[in-house]
Amino acid sequence: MSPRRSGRRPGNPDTREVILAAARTTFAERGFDAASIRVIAAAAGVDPALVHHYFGTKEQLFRATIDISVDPAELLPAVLSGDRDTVGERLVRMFLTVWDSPAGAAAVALLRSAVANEWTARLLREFLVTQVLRRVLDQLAIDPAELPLRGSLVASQMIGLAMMRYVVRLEPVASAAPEALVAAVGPTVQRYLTGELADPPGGRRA
Amino acid sequence: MSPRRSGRRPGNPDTREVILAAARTTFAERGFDAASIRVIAAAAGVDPALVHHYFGTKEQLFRATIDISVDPAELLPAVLSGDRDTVGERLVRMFLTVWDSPAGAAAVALLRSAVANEWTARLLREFLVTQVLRRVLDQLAIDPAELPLRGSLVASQMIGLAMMRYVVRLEPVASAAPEALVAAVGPTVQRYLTGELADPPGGRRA
DNA sequence: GTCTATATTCCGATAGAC
DNA sequence: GTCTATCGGAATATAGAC
Repeated sequence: MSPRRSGRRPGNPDTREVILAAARTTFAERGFDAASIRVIAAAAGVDPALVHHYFGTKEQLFRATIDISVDPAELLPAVLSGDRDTVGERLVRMFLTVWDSPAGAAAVALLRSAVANEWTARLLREFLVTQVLRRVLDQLAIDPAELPLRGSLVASQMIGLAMMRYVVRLEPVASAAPEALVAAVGPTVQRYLTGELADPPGGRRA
Repeated sequence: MSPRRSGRRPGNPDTREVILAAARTTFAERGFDAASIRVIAAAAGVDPALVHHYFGTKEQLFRATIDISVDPAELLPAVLSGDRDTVGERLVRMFLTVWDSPAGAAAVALLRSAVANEWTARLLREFLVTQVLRRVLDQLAIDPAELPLRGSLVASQMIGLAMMRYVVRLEPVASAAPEALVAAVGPTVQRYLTGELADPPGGRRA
């Protein structure tokens, strides 16, 4: 008669999803500080108190928002298995695929927030280091002494690309076809990962 | 900008300078939104009302803060005159010199603010396009059709470097010696400016 | 020139009615 | 489950006393 789930979760799942979606887009557009519970509630068409009812504090709501984020452990193996000389292109391609997808809104939210907010910056730093860079570099048999530098160089190009495409929206990078960016930026990442750091791969000075 | 005006400027120039310096560091540390007039006033050791007295609204104070920023028209000729094959390294070197200097605080303030704030993002966009990228590319005789893409690719790497070094503070880029970054990132910028965008300069595929 | 006092607005969060 | 009402605080900005 009443096909209830065991241990029913609080609240109407529909409303909860609506709030979460509104939070995701609002955080992505304005960052953690500028996005207010009230605006999120208005975007979801519910009362601000209801947001607290479902998610607790604003910080808890933010963590729930970025939690759906993609798991690098799932995606990276496909990037790392394959020709070592084109891993840069595959990494950029995966990066753009994720960020251009709906799930990318969570990443944009995190990036936007990391700038004005120390604890979100730490979140981003730890995500980059422990979830992405370490996995990538471990698989590529890099000289351990060079590993941190190579990792943060890759991060600088990737985050810069994300900044231009999703935050500052500088054209034509903001609207370029993913493959055009893969072709342009892939070799850069490739050099940061496996190339000579002091000289260009062509051996211009040699 | 123009220190000479016809009428006497209002206020004690000393106090004005102190407020401006406090505003610069506070904006650089926290971005436009998170930096409050009150903490700026506290850092300067004056009353919040005095800040308004000298600079008007918070937005006007911010503009005054970043106005002392370096003039690219002065610095870029030295970068552009010289061996065309090493202009990337010289550009990165100048970039780091400026951002590492006290004047760089204004740039950090603008970058931090551009993320959570639409009108500061426009400020940054316009500065990049009209003051830096256009000048650089005009001097290098680039195919006009490729100019916007090359420009925004350079911007993506530079802004990404600035994000890692000054905002997110990811090591070792955050503390690396400038010349190490010049050697590592210079070739990237060089390729974005004058190289083949689809293939690495070594002609890996050719 | 400098500061006190305050008007106004918005924030996150909670208590409790329905 | 949802919303009304509200508390306590911090923000920008202004008016005006000294």
